[in-house]
Amino acid sequence: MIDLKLLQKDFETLSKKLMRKGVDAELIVQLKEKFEELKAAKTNFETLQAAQNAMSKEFGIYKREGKDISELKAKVDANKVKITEALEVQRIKQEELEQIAMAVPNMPDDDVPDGADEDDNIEIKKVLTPPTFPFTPKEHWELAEHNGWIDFERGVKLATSRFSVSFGMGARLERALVNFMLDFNRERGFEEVSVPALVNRRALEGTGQLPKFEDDLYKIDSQEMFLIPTAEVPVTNLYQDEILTEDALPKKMTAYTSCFRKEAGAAGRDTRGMIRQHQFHKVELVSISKPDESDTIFDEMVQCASDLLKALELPHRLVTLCTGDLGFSAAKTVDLEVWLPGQNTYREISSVSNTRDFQARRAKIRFKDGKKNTLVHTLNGSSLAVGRTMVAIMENFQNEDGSIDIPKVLHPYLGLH
RNA sequence: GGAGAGGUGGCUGAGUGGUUGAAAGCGGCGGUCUUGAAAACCGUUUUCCGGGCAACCGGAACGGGGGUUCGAAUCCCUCCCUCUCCGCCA
Repeated sequence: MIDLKLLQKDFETLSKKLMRKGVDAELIVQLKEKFEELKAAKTNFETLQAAQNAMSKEFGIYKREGKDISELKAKVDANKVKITEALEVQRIKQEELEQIAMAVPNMPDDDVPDGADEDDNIEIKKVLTPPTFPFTPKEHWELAEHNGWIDFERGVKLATSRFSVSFGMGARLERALVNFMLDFNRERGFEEVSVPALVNRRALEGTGQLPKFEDDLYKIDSQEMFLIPTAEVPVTNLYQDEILTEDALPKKMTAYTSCFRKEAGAAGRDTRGMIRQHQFHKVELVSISKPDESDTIFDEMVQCASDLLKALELPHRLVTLCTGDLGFSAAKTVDLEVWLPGQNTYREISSVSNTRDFQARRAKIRFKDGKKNTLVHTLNGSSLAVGRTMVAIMENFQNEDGSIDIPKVLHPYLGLH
């Protein structure tokens, strides 16, 4: 959630920043008004309540001393009617404010480029040169089926479209990748954690998926539980409602989970192959830091994901997302796009975001900053999406006969020499 | 799934419907003492919101929500969670 106090302190700056992210100017004004209405309602209620508390204390004294209480009781009763009304007004204002505030996205950092969509993203740099082939490189689904690594039809049989099954070397490579990535991240100082794949509503509100994006999530109706769309949700929320000590920061964690997405708005896009699946595996990085450290840690996380791709010998590029492509919770995002020879293009394989205190405010994650409590900064990034890494390996390491070489760093994980 | 017990501050653990935001102990922090440390002693130690430059003032919070009452940690309802026993089970 954005800092509502900024509405009063510096409305101009705040609204300018939010409008860069496409938030309606009118909505921001409305938010400010609601916030002020709530404060007024609160003051009103608290004044009445203070009077009530004072009178109640008197009441106790009267009773002890055996005085006549009928007059006092009449006063107190009258005040109580007002309190009930004031409380109701406050409750409604609170609800209205929350409804708006929880649906307002984070403010982009000042250095995030303006833009409408992914076409306006700005390339930072390319890493490794895309390979050239003396033949026309195939797309991954063809290679996957040719080698018997992935079975798309049987995935559909078991579940529905956009589910797949890995067999043999395909399945083994997947597992090898997960292990390799976790080991790699651990060596970079990220502690491995293993977390639930189902979370409650509160957790998803904390990281920003709810209330706005419920349609994108798989929900277990009987229990009000949701399948996680990314490990970012359970890992970031590990410290929900906590006040961490300063020396416990930064927390740098890595987790492997399955991720589940309805891909509600993606009909017709990437329908073939395993670029866009309802269930996919991902190794995630999550950091919780003091505000002044988050930029450094952000760079570390981007570097970690890029180095991982480099170790896998996968050509890629780093891209700064423009305001229009930035996610709901992110103040800044760098995407890593891997080269896919079959598609002759770069495709997203990792996304690293700094949400600053946006998620921390929602999830109430703070640290003891000397005497006072300060919101932490939270960051997350994929490192990497396993399915898309498989795709990249298949397409970049393919031979003319359709066979696929295995990146050297994975050999130990597969018992190859 | 069945039966029972219970949820109070960083932890352990008291709590009679009325100055109880909450005894006591532990821990933490500050101090006295000490060459230093320990021990002992003294003091201090929850969080959120609103107002104020500040000292401070007001409100809220004893698992969540609701109710009874002038007044609820304390009584009632409901939901959630934890523990013990039984059953089932990777």
